Amino acid sequence: MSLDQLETVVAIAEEGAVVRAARRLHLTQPPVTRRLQALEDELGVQLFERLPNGMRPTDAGRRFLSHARAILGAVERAREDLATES
Amino acid sequence: MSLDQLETVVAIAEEGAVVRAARRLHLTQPPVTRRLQALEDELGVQLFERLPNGMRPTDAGRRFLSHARAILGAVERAREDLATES
DNA sequence: CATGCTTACGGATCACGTAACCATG
DNA sequence: CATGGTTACGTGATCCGTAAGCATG
Repeated sequence: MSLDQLETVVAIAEEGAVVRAARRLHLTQPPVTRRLQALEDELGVQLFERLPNGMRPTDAGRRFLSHARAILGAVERAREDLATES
Repeated sequence: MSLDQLETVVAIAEEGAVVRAARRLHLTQPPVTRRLQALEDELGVQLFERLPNGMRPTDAGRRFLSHARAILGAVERAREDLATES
């Protein structure tokens, strides 16, 4: 698991599609697809349903998204903490 | 910032030295030194004092360690959540 | 045939380990 | 000279983008 993968699943969820997540992340589609695949492989769980028009989180996906957002928020707080009181 | 870097600083803090952190992480010393350097560079903050006999967290380092442990704990919970109720 | 996800592949970057170097007690 | 951190350097792994493939409306 990597922080990039977490940002990726959050972007896919919020944009509803890999193409648009890719734009947000300043990437092309393939790396976005691959980041998601690698994460799903590692966790052994499918996080998104592949629909004809985009991506929809599974139940496990929704649970994981909540964790992902918490982790990314904690990372942001860590950065701000050090930036502030240096 | 990467999760590997966070595990690295926690290991250095708990072991008190890069050599022993390396053993815990199943690495040699140089990558451990480099992970720490890269993180300190990115954050623009020194996290450890280099003592003759090992490493000692700075004030910023101690603050950061608390964040690092929180993040790694959240990662662990995310994993367990998906592993449990699959 | 337009949209969107995925696979193949080549090339650049990253990150490791070995080896050598430096500092301190 | 033993212990511990760092730097140099070569190599294997990782990760991107381009291109091509595949499925659905």
